[in-house]
Amino acid sequence: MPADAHRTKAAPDAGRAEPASPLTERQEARRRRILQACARLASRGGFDAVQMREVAESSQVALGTLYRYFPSKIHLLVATMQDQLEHLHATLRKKPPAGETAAERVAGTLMRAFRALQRDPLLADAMMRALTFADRGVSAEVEQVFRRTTAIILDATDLADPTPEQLSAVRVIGHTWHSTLITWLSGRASIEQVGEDIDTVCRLIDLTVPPPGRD
Amino acid sequence: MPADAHRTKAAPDAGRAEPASPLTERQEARRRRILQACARLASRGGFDAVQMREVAESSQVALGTLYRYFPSKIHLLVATMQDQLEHLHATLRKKPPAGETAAERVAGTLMRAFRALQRDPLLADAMMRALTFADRGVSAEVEQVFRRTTAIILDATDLADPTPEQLSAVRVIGHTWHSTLITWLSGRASIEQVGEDIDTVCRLIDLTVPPPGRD
DNA sequence: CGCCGATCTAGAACAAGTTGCAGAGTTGAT
DNA sequence: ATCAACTCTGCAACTTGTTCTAGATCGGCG
Repeated sequence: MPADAHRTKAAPDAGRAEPASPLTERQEARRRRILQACARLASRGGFDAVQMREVAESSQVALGTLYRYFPSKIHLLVATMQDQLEHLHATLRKKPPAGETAAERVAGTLMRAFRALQRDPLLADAMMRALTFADRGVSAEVEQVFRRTTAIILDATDLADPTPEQLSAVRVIGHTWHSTLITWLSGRASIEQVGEDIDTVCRLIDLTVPPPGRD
Repeated sequence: MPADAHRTKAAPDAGRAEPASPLTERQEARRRRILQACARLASRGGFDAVQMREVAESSQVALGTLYRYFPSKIHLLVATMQDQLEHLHATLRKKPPAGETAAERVAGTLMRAFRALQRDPLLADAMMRALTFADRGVSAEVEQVFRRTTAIILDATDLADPTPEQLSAVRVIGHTWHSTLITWLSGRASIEQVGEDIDTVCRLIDLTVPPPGRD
């Protein structure tokens, strides 16, 4: 029932996305076509180019069906982001970043993600704008994206059992990551400044993780 | 010429707002009425309740005139934010925050601002959403808001001549401030979490400002 | 097979941001 | 006072996100 596909509400397995309700093969295919069309359109013209009628036509689905799968343009773009983030996370898991300190690894990870986004700035723009524009009605989906981001950062720290302070630091890094990215996408900050700010905020992690065996 | 009132482009005095082009008294009054109506509507129903037709009617101005003063809803809301920020900044200048370290003072300042926003969450929501949703066409205006935010934080640090690292830390604090605020406004973080993250990020400032007389 | 409920399609309809336009009002210079 | 230029008004039109409706399809079940 795609009507519920986006309501990953009471599902206890909020990490994975699929097995909430059994989509048929055709439905799964539709969903993929839609996400793909969305990404393609965003890639071209950014947020404004993702027009629901276009997405529908482009993925060979009726407008009403599109809305059944994704109840708003924001939902659609947030889902697209979730999708992309999963790819990124999988890639990063295979090649974890090197670095002595946690700060270096986190900064390295984020800079790698940043370079990936630079290759498709308009898509990045569309997704980030949707993410920050989302209101309470999209909270659940946005929350998933944030959780994924947090997980990516936490993976890079290589911490087994983070303290509350460390979690707060990770959240702050996530905030900075999103906000600085927006600033860059809006043309108000240079690539260098983004790198600088990421480095700066990543020091927070080392504040809370004094390397036990440092000379 | 209100047609240019928002193009604070080549104006070298980007700090102050008024003297870009001489508005007549009636025009100044119109502008104020519009901003006031915008704030009032936002206060009630948030972003969605700020409808351009409503704003126009409510401020006794034709729709076309509204658009002449503020070329889009986003411009209007960002200008409203600028307006509110100026008030806040003036208030803070009169009663600067106490605190031994720069981190304490900055955190105190931001928490005070946060409490002010809590009194009008829907207005805050409308302004913040506009701010992060703004695209390149609003860059100049958004930039001013960021400058003002930065200035407020810098004031709290009490630094006379900040280094580049300190500026980066201030930017990161600003990023965290905006992003955590959005997260709270969307109902995805508690008030406590906001406070915690602000405290966390403010430590960055002390990292770059080692108090000269520490034991 | 024939039926039922859910899903999908095509398309109209509605809402709000934005634009365009003709005419009335204001302003400033002569 | 008069004229020209600019501004403001009222209103209609256009765009795009969203909703609604009537009918076509599909999938499972007796």
